[in-house]
Amino acid sequence: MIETERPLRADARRNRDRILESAREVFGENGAEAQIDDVARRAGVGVGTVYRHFPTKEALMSELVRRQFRLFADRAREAYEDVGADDDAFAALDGVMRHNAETTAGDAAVRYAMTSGGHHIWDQARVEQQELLNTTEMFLARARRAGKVRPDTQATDIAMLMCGVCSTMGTGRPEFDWRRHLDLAIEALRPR
Amino acid sequence: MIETERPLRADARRNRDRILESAREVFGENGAEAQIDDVARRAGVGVGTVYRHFPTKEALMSELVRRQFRLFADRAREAYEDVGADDDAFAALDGVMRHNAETTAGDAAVRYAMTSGGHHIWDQARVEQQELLNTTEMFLARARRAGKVRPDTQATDIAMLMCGVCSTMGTGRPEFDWRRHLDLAIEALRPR
DNA sequence: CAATATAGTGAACTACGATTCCGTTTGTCA
DNA sequence: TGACAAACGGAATCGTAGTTCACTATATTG
Repeated sequence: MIETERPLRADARRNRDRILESAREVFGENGAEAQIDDVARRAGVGVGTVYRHFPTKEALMSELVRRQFRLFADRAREAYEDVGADDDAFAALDGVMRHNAETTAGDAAVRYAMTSGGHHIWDQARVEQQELLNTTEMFLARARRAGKVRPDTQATDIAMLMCGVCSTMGTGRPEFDWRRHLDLAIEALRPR
Repeated sequence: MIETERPLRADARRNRDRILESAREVFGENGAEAQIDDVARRAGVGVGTVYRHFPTKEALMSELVRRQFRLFADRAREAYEDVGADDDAFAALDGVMRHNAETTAGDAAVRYAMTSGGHHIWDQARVEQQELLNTTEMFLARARRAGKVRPDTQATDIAMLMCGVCSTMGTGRPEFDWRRHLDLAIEALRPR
């Protein structure tokens, strides 16, 4: 019963990609209050074309967020598969967190979804988030076994802390250094 | 050269207070996208009256934020004055952080200023923030002396972590528990 | 190379919400 | 109590930005 979609026309596919790329840039520069018209202009496309691909502004942002979480989930899984001994699990998770934070630092659309309400946008990436949480939990299980994390650490703790770090990225206050925030957050996970 | 303002007329003072109170409620319920009309209605006052007291929506939010930080700074100073031995400084700071977080949890206007850009709003409370930072630094100095904090902890670290905790409050995601976040943040400050 | 479904365009439309403005009301003070 | 400055009210204004739509352009396919 799955409706097999016919493939997009070549120009349509090209434009869709351009729009997403431009949207990432524009939202990255101006935050969520950036305008669709700007996205269209940057993509070299009319507004109508943007709306053909994404019925609302929210849908466009959702897709950006979904892709980003797809990336996060994939990276986490790959890193997990490379973990040798339980002893290395925590260090690997640490690496994933830093890598993903670094990516998010350049992407205001995701930050917006992570920090400023935006329920709908957040929900759209449910699957990807769950996958990321699951992988995180697997990391934690192994790290716990090796005694490298506080035994009560949950995957949602990590998610929550990461959201906190992301909120620091968006403040624009130079005395707030998100890398420092991340260091402290990771420190909080270590067993006493 | 200081312009001595004549005191507000009695009804004006009353209305000003009502408006601030209503604004706190309305922003608390609907976030920053709450409307001035709602604030006016709740205060039992016309929109014009709101605008007489606060020239823009931003000015109204700024005043809410300023008052809140005034409260935070005062509380911190009082608590500081009550600290007996250096040994107790960290526990006292812990208490202040929890108390202030609890207050912020019911005040979306402040959360908005702390997490979502809003530079102007944030700047308006500069004095109060600086006072809070100074007191925090005094707490830290004593706690450091007693060996109860990581020696590299800065007052801005605390501010940044608190902003992170506040961002958790606003997500509306039930699996995110800001008290847990705060616990972890405080944990991060302890010396290894 | 038609025929045609798909896709693109951007001016115009809309909704929404901040802000203004001026006629009316009220507190204050002599 | 009368005069008047201060304050109030709320309908009307204005700007902004998301969204639509009628028309045109073009990729695909036989």
